[in-house]
Amino acid sequence: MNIKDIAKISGVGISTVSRVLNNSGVVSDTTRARVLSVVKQYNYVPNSNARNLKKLQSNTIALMVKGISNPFFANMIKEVERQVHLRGCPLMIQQVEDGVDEIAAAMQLIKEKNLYGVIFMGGTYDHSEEEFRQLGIPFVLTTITTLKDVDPSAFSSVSIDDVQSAYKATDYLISLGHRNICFLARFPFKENTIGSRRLLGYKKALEEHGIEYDPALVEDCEYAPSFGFAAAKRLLNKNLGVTAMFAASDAIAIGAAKAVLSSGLSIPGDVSIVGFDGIEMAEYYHPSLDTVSQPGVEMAHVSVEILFDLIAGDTANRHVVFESMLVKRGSSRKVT
Amino acid sequence: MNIKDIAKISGVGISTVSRVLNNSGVVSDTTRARVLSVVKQYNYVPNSNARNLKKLQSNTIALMVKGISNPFFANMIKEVERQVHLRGCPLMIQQVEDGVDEIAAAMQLIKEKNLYGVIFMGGTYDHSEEEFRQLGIPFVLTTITTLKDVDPSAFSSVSIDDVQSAYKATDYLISLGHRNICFLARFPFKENTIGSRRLLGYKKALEEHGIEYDPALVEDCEYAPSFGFAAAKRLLNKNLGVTAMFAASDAIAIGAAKAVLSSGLSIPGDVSIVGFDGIEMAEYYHPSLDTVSQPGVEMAHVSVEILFDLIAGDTANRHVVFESMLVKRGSSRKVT
DNA sequence: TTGTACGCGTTATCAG
DNA sequence: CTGATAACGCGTACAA
Repeated sequence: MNIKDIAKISGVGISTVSRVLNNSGVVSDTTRARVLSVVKQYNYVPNSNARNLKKLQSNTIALMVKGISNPFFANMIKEVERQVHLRGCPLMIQQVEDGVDEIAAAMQLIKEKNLYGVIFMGGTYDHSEEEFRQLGIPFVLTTITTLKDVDPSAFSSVSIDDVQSAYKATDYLISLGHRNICFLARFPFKENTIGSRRLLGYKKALEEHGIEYDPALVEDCEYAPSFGFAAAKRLLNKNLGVTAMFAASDAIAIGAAKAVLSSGLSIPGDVSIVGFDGIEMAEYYHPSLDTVSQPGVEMAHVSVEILFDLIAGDTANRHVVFESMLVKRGSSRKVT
Repeated sequence: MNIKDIAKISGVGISTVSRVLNNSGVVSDTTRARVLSVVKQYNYVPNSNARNLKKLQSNTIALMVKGISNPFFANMIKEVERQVHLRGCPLMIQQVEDGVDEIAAAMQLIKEKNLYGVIFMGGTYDHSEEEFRQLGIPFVLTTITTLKDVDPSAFSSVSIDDVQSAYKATDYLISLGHRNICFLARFPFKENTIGSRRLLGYKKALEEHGIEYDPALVEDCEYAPSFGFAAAKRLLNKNLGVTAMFAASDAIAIGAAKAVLSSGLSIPGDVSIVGFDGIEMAEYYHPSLDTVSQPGVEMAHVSVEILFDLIAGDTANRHVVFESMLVKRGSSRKVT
């Protein structure tokens, strides 16, 4: 079934069918109705390959997700999809393996599919301005704040202030009297990662309160409970007198909490814990875990808005920084 | 940049470039090298729209996920992607909203993009044989066992035995002396859902042990902690003397556990809990939650295998039923 | 071994 | 208001 068949059956020309389907040009109401009924009857769907080939431009939006199993992204992905569909565009979700260059992957996809726009969710900070320029189509970075050596006018972003947010959590723990606070994150010592930016905030808080920074208190740890568990175990075994843990994700925090609890220690009695992200599972943990919560759904929503503004020809790149929120649920308490 | 440009620059004909790119036909080594170097140099990527249009068939596989935020699916999605890419095909992940007909959505996609094959992950059981036949391309149902009124030879599936698995969990709780066991699931009373199949197993176990089935012990509940929490709260407030809870997903179990613990009751002291799926978060919950674990990654792997067998012309549909495993971590204990 | 020419299903331009 | 027709970029007979 192609447009030619529909045209023949409807007794009209090909272009008329095309006009009806795309609401372009003018078609008499009777012809339109006739064509539409045939389309309905034969369940005809235009071939998007042919369409995109001709238009040299598809209306497909791609979402490049670095770590699709990250629970924090789950609701964000849903919202992106909702918003993109609301604007009548198909969405392509593309999982990007850890270690794979998301820009290169996007580049490939753009050329292959003539994409309309791209949203990057998660990922790292180390790409050159040139790489972004080569993308050649509108894009938005979600979750990423600043890029080293890249002119802010060259890209749009939606994020929270990672440094400030980590500062907030650490400062809170310090205000409760904690001194030996450990920090768990992915690649904390590697430049241009979310982990390193949060480490910056952690350090800043320590410094402001005159607490010496001790690298032994920082553990590298993937964003999953099992890794948080292992990292926290390692830390506890060092006997550094840790009384508080700050994890760069709730998933890590949950693993760390398990390590603490299964060691016979109590939360927050012996160890206070603060996570990051604000996923549901942390709230329903027992005890409920404190966290620095990011407004994920709104961030997703605004990302799509910006993307479509850019597509509509809005040349000004925008940077929206959301406020994170320290949510206290009782997994931290004053040192006695 | 198109194939013509590459041909001109390389000083060869279009078809030679095509032959090099597709490894079809025979090309002299020197010409091949020259063309490839030009391709590399200009970073040329063939336009997949034109390619698929011409071939009347793309090599794209679609994964229709019903509820992409379901944590149990996270690793499965990753594995599907890995396996599909391993076979040199691009994967399109398509989130299907709750309430949206996944077959209709797939149908649309198939016509639009000339898909190669489809994997359905999650979703319900109520589609007619005719609908499946209309898809017209190879597909595999993952997570779904049987379909009402559909000839098994009309589709392939990869799943566990939901009835048997639920039976196993309930039987375990009964063997520990529990009599008032409640059951939490999505749409337990609606036919053709996973929830209803697991309810069947639950009932079967009760019956075999001569325990009367009480509908008041069954709560409808979405697959997320917040709903599990609310459902468990409702149940506890009924004062039915519940000593054990069986949840149709770990996410529900986590919410239910929180409800129990925050009511001042203990697990497993006062209430035993068994979940379903085997997600990481349940293992790192405190206490670690017992569960009926599904081998998600293997299921994903086999799904892709079957799909490609079908694509390769293997006409026989297959049904692989994996064994679920009752994982005891200490959240259940003998009634005293 | 290589190049030429046609057609895949659409949209857009133009003449009617 | 409508219908022919020329591209879009690629794969593939078929001719050289």
